[in-house]
Amino acid sequence: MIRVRFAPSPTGYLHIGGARTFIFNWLYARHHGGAMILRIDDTDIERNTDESVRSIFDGLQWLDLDWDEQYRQSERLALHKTLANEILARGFAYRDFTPLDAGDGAPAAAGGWLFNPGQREISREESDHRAAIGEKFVLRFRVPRGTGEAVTFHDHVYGEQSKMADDIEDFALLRSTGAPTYHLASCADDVDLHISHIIRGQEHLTNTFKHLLIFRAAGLEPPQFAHLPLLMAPDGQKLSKRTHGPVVSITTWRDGGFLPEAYVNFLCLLGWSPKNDREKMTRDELVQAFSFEGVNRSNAVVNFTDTDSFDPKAVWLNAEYIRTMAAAELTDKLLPVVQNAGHNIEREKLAHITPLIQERIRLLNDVLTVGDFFFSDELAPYDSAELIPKKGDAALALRVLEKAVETLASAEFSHDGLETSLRGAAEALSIKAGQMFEPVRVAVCGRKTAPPLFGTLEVLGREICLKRIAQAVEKLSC
RNA sequence: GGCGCUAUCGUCUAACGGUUAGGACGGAGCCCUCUCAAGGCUUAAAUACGGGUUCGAUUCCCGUUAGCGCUACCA
Repeated sequence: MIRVRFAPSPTGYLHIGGARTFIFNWLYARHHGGAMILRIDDTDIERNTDESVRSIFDGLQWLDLDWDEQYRQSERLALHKTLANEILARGFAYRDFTPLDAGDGAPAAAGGWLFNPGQREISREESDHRAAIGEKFVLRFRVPRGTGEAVTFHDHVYGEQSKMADDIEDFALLRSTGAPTYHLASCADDVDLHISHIIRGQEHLTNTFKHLLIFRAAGLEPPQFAHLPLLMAPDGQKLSKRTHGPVVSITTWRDGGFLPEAYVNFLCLLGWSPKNDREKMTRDELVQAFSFEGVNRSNAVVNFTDTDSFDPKAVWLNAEYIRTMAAAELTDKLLPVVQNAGHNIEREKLAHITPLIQERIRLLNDVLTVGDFFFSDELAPYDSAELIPKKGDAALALRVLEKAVETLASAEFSHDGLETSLRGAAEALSIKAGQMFEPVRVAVCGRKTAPPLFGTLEVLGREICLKRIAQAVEKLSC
């Protein structure tokens, strides 16, 4: 039975890298009909926040990702303690009584700290005694030294891995507060929850050797491992909220108007490939195609800039999804965006607008800029020079608009009816159709680039069109 | 510093010893066209460097360089 888990520590918002780790675990679980487990690794009491836990749930909910079991590490402290005692009893751990602040920072700088001097040698009796009288200590793993042995494992992505035990420091298992460290808690829970495959970020690749030592000391069968390449910023640095801003938080992408399906699709393409040049894939296709074989080994960069905070490929993919989705479904997605922007609009009306903008928006939020003139009665101020068509002057613009008023007053307000009338009007004025359409478009939309004219006029309706053209005529006259 | 991992167009990636090094995004150009999109076509753009192994290296080995990760009583 395949059992995988996503184990975020709730010390910050759900970020893009975490989301991708969840997705890869989820894909693997669903592909094999296994179980997806969500475990909140909240052993760092100092830095945990409820806000962070909420953001993890919010994010996963937005992405429409589900899981089968859920745990909180802080509720499983007894289990961790038991494992620590077991390891101590077997002689694979020892108490380190070095005061917390002693030599703080110095050892690491000296070039490879492995353990605090003298602590490994304290006898069991003395150790037990000092602990019994309440002296503070940190429980450390007694890494085998001088034996020349290597710790090895097979990683499903990175292949055979090996590290000399002599290069591994005596990492902590229990803090002086008695609280378990990440390494201990994670291993204890992974075994207890029968996790079959640990799929996580590559930053844990070297930690794996420590984990293997823990499993071995406790006489436990370790899970399988698959490490994922990291997500980087365009500057080559690891993505961090501090230096790269809101892009690292997935709520930013949500609020920016991404579709969850498109976003998940995009994330899957970062560090993984189906190897057949497919890019746009449904969730089922992704589940079907996913395997460790397709996972890359080098880090992937999420390409954003100061001016453009979203990866162009993600935007393109999102546009692709928007273009191909059913208009009714898109209307449902667009409605809250428009309403939240403060526009009073009926779904019914928006449904008529959707087809006009569907292939012109890349993000849901684009509806606000692309379709603005549909939403408010008054047009945003524009330069009257915009009304003047190519190879024409103000006089021509005026003639066109006056003719348009006359034409639209009686035209049949349908796409075809409008096209016939306006083309006829152009002919009557002996001008090119484009010269006729351009002033009308600007008068009605307030700018030169807009959705197709006839459909736009039709949706706007005769009354508003005539009113706006009249206003344009007025602008030109003075 | 020590240890580990990685290295193909600007970016995401394909090519598991033999290809004119492929695709996608983005860029440029052309076509279509009522503007903008969408769509179609074309185009520029990469195997980090140096040694091996081999008839033949993007691919295997070694070194260099660079980047990333770990090196906490964070995870």
